[in-house]
Amino acid sequence: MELISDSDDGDTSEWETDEDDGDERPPLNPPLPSASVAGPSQKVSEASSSRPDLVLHFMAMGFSEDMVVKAIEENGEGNTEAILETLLTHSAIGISPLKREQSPVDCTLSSDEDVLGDDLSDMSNFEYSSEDEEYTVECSDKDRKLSILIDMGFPADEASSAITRCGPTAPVLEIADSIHAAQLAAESALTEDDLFPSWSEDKPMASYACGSSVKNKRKYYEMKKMNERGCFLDRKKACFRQANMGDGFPSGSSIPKPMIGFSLPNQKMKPVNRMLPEAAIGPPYFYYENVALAPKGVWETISRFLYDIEPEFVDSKFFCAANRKRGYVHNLPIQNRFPLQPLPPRTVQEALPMTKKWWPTWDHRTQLNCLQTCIASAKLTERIRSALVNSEDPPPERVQRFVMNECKKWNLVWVGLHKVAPLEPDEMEMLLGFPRDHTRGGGISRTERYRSLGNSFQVDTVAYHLSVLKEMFPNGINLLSLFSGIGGAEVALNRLGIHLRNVVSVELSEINRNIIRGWWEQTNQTGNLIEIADVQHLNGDKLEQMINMFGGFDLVIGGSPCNNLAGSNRYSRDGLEGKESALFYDYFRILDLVKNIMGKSF
DNA sequence: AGAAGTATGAGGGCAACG
DNA sequence: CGTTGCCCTCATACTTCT
Repeated sequence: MELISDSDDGDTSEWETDEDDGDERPPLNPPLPSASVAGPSQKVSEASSSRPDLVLHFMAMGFSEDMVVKAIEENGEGNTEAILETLLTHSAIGISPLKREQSPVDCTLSSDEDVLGDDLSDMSNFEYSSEDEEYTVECSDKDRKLSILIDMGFPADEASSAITRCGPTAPVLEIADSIHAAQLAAESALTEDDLFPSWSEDKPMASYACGSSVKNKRKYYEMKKMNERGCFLDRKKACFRQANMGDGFPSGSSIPKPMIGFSLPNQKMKPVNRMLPEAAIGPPYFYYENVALAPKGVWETISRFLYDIEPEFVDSKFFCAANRKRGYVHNLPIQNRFPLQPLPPRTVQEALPMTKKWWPTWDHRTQLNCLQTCIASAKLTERIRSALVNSEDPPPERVQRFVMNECKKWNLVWVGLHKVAPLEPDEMEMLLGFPRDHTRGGGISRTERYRSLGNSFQVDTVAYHLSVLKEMFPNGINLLSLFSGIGGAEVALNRLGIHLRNVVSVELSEINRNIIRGWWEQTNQTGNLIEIADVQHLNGDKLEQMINMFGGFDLVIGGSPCNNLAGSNRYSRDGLEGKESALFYDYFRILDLVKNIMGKSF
């Protein structure tokens, strides 16, 4: 709710100019009073008092009120697909693109004269105790074998398929042989399709050109028209339509398993030679993130909007001790990546050594599940304790099942005899790759800490992908960070040693903005940090102003709200059109604006 | 009023079956 | 290829406490 609320939560809009790099200087025009001109979001909320939700739904997609009302009258309220079809058909005749609207600018700017902090000083926050005690934990046979094979240096994807090929009972050495054999056999024949069959089978790009079917003709027409006009609204509608028709990507597009992305650190994987569509190529580079297990069709839509780039699905369990299945769409190079040092521990027992002593032999977990925004109740941990106290030492099967189910569901760890507990916020910070106490203090409540951390990037994972920027931008980068949260992107870049010259950070939550600002000041940044509260207030004029000021953005990064995509949401898992998750379209809108502005003048 | 505590499954992937 | 069972999921709504 806070994500969408349009209150400007008391921004003291002021420019704090300061001496800095010298070449770039912020403009000194004072911000406009918030109430002077209505921004787009205000327009919608005004209408909400007099218009039903359905009308607003389509208005939010960019259709005019008149058109929407007419379309609903034609098709009836129940048939949203038909309504959309009508709107699209009518709009294909031609409507004016979205008007740029002047909106209030709520930003503060600061800089710091201190010398750029030594990266090592930041590293001191990442002392992982690496006690090399033997701790054998049993996990599922396949996982265990997979882990061994990965440690032996085999690519995870090949190892996984070899295990399947040889059967679950095959010894590891036999599986290793099988991988060798497969590698030899495929030496010259392995293609990208073999690695990611579900996303490349249908050749979506090629299908535009050969309009053999009616659908394809329509698609071709839309693509052509889109290219001619090249405006946001057209692309949005075209993408939406294609995704809904489900004929671009395979209907049952599945996520690659194991979820390893295009590469993992310290693994010799078959290099993926991806070809980016022309429209996808920067500048700027961009990087978009969201939950991998979104409702059906969501990633197809996201991919279509983001210039038909195939998402990179990665589970952060390959980077840290917790699962975090996420999809990333980006136009970064994927060769010569390197991981952050030191490498974080990959098991719970290493990451939280104090739990080792109390970990029962029948709890086979070596990693945690996804870190979320809420924790288990004290009542539950007490029920677990009570059940164990009243059982014999190895508890009966039934009790074990109960305890394990709850432990997995709530990510409980063992902190005493028969005692489980949820993770502490600082433990989550560590697992996610943030400096200790990153979210602590400054008036943030414990509940808010959990919420902010649960919504965050896993820093090591993102940093691995962003690492390619380091040698490309030895003098640092200008960053546009949308939905910044607690600054996962900023922290990742900083830990990579990539200088942040100018950072425009857009984040609605004042609490999170305070966290970023605190981190910024604490790490002795020498660049400029500009904070903007509402992404919907960021319009073309403002972007153009900033781009002219900075000389363009080098990276546009962000993970839009997942509220309506996440499986944990029992109430409003409405997909990309959901109240909060629809802000994805603002990510695209802004990215596309930046591309267009930079394309014109750079 | 804000923070903390608590209860609340559906949806979809996957593998093992027949 | 349909069925079944198992598993996991960047959360929300409501109540209680301070």
